[in-house]
Amino acid sequence: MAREGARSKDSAKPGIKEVAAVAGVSPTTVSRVLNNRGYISQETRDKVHAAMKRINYTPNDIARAMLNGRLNLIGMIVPYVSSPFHAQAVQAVERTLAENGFKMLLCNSANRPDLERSYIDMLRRNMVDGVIVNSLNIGAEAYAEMGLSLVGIDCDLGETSVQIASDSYGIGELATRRLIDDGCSRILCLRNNSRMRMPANKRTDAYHDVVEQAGLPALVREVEFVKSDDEKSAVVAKILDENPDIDGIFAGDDTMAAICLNVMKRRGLSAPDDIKVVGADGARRTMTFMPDLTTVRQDIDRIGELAAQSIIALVNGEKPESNTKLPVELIEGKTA
Amino acid sequence: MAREGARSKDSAKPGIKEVAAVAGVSPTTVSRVLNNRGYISQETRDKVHAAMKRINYTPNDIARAMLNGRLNLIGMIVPYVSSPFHAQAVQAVERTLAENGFKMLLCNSANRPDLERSYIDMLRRNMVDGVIVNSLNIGAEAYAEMGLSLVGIDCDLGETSVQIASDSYGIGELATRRLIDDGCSRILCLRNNSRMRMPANKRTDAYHDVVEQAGLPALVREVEFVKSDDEKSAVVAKILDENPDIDGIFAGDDTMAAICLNVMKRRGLSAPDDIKVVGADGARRTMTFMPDLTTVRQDIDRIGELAAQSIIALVNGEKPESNTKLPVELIEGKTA
DNA sequence: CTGTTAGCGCGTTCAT
DNA sequence: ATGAACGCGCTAACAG
Repeated sequence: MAREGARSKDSAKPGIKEVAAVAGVSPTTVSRVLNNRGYISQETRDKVHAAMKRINYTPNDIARAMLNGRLNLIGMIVPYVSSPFHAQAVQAVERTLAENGFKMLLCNSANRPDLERSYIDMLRRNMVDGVIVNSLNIGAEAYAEMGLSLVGIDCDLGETSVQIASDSYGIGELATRRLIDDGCSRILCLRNNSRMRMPANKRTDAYHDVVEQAGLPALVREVEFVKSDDEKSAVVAKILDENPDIDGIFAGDDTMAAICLNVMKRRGLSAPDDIKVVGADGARRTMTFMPDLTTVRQDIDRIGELAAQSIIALVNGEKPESNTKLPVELIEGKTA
Repeated sequence: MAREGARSKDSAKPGIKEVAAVAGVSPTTVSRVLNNRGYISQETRDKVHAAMKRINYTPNDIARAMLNGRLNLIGMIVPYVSSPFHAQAVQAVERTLAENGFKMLLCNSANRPDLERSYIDMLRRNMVDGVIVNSLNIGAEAYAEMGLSLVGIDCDLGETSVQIASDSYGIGELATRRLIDDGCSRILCLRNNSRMRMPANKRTDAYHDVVEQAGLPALVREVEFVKSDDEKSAVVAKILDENPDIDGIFAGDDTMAAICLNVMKRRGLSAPDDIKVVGADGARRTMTFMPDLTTVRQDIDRIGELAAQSIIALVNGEKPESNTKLPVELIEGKTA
């Protein structure tokens, strides 16, 4: 279709063949030098290395992958990298992958099932060796069918996959208890609207259990993760209007906590005096911007690191721990 | 080396060949159906499509790339995706690339020259068609030598590359003027320690010009971008100790602004009463967490979108605008 | 120690 | 309208 696909004359990237020609040996010998396979005389080795430098040769991982079926490439699917949790997780994953000679294809699904499906297709076409999923808006079977190594961060991708997550129940438990200990009697729990079986949903389960044990009424509302800040604010404002007796909020995550605090401020309400607010996640950047936020922190770096190590192990045919739950920690701020 | 590289028996991913066998045609015909090339009878076309579905065939972009020399893959290098500016930029780039059938290989350089070099090597080996650079810690020649399409976000990568940036001088100008208009007479300017020729340095140039025009003394200090929040805080604390007369701070970016505000609060100083603070960047998440921050906003989404469009144009042999400067906007908050 | 042959999955001639 | 042969860059067999 496009004419420019063809490499111009001799400006094409040199290959093993050109190196061989310059060095006066066969392509196979060059390959051997490249991979340190078999016996090669030091003399030949030097000639080849010199030739590679002379013509500025770079090996082609793509061609290699066609032979051995492995590209050392991992796909990672998140809803939005710009969300603090995902940004930090992606960074940790990429760093760990790179340290082990792997590369990352990044996908922002925007929590849209259609995009997620097309990303799955894209990843298959590009021979990724495994996928790390942090955004599940379709059936897990869609991933299982890929026949690839799978790691879910806060997602259950099925029997053969590895799952990495924080102690989600603990998050909801710590946050809710903190509010109750603080004297709250009408606690709002905000959760996103995912219908998928994600461990994160346990935050809400814990909330239910804890308020029930305390003999308090449950008040759970959903906020769509995909909406804009303004839309989320409107939802929160409406909830506060309809429930003027709310004196505590478990916001579900720190971004929602910030939005709640913003809505409150606009109506002259402050935390912790009028309403106490507890978030969740505690990403590094979030804490820089909101050092006073009371929240439950996840070890996001560790999550990313483990996810990367797990996918590498799976790709290598090893059997990593299949269901890791990381401890969480209540961070005392000034909003509760 | 590894035995598991070999595909097991027939569980291997089906290729064009298997499809051909099932459909009872030649591989060439399957290829034609796949690419809508030449004339094919509707009957054959249907048979092929049926066969593809039957054996769950997925085309191999990698093999294709070896033929036409194009993988539609773009590398993107940032210091840290977890930084708000970069997170938002990466997200915008990826979204735009995906909409045009391109994929992104993400690289976190941590501003380390050695990592940046190894990423360059990695990208070459993986046949990327172009690179978007948002982290320049080595000579631009290292990129030019790749012989690939290049787009620099706030980086000058040389003659043949495209450069996308905000009006950096305008950022420094708006911020500094805002502080002077507010009555500040001893304004601190924080900048990162990059020695590279980045447009972002013009923020400091503008600061110099504006304070000079106002007959005020200049006070510029460097803070290493790679340091931890605690280390940055210590640096800021030291600067404040040594210059107790500071009444205004142009923080360079919003993260530094947040750190300054945190240090101030710890010493009982508040903005804008004691010291006025103006940041820069105005990433979406930052504004959610710090809605009261006075800052100069860049259109980060637009930057990412333009960067993606430009690299695609370059890869396609077109000539996009080579040096785009995007307007910036002062956001009135309550810290100045 | 080194070269030759074959082929990974695919698209593109050139025939038929 | 369809098929056979060749090659992309590289490596695993199998000679020598």
